[in-house]
Amino acid sequence: MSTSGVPTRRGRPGYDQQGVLDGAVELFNLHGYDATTMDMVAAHLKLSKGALYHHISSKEQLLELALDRALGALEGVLADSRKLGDAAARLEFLMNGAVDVLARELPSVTLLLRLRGNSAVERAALDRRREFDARVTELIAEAQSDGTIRRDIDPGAASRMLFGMLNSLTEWYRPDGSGDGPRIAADMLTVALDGLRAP
Amino acid sequence: MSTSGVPTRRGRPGYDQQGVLDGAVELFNLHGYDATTMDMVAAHLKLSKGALYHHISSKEQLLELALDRALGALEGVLADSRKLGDAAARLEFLMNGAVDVLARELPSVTLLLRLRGNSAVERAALDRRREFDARVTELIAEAQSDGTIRRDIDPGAASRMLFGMLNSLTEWYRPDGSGDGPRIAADMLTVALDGLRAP
DNA sequence: GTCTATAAATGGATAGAC
DNA sequence: GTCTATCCATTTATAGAC
Repeated sequence: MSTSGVPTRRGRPGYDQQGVLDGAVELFNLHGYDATTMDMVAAHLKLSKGALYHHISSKEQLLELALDRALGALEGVLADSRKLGDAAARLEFLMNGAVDVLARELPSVTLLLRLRGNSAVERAALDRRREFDARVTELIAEAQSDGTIRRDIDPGAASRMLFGMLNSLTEWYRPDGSGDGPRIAADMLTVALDGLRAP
Repeated sequence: MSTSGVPTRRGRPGYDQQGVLDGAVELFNLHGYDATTMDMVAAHLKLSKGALYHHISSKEQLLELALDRALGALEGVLADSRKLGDAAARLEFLMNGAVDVLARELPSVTLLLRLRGNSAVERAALDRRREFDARVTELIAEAQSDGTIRRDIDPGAASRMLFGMLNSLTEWYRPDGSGDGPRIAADMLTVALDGLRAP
């Protein structure tokens, strides 16, 4: 099954739902969800509005599908991190995994990070995100007990600063095929752990 | 002249423009600019829409006024930083000043950081913001030459990571009168410069 | 699976009375 | 300075033909 937006069923023209979703999310991130109209989405896909609504049931369904994708990926990394031993290893795995998800699922995560809670769908996604944040804070507190993370910063504040930096990726990182993703991920972890000051 | 939203002209009821602006920006940040209707703004101020338009000429003017306030404050800190001597001192002043502006002008800066460039007003503000970012990157490059800031990170990336962390304040810091602002500012500079790792 | 046409509701903004 | 009433463009979504 294709997730690239290019239809795969042999001989059949037109979009599948994933292709419609990818095009819509691209526009949502370009102009913001609220400022993007279904006319714009249809034009972007070179479809009429009637044809667009053949693939999806509502504008909000597009948002819901994208948010579930982003949250599923982040929660997956969190679940995988639980398999590791000490807090330091779990935190490092989580930081790496989060940057990886941000880069790989940039469109859907970008959408997630801009939510304001204007509908039931948005509020449900924000709840799931808060749950994720709470788990990260717990992990940081544990790593502080271990002596891995500095103890002079409140774990909640540390978690927000860490993900404030990581999440800013959605505002400036644009994959360009140059393969610089791993380098930027490594740089972010360096700065998050050791700071900007010259050693 | 009051900037608190509470009218000051003796005996005269009703709002001045600043009061209307403050109420509107509060709603813009709560729901997003595009998702906020002028009906909502009027209801929030306990005014009719007709009365609301007596104080301002358009929804976009409210946005423009708020963005100018945010950008003016940030550009002011940048201008003041130029009075200092070496790059290290100027960068430290700028980091402190930026956190201070973020906290003091939280509503208008929050609005600025969420822009998507959907209109001429938004694009002009984004241009001013890019100019600010370019100056920060220059300053970081200079501090790298001085040996103050680590040289193994690209100055543009370092600038984005730094302000990614600082700007995240708009997503979680809520002044509560407890006077914890200076503490949080100091913590952010500690983490930005020396990292989260236990010393 | 796509199209045109249109329904139904909402949005920004204005008119004119008080 | 505020109100009610209204205009007109836009928006989400559906109907029904091909």
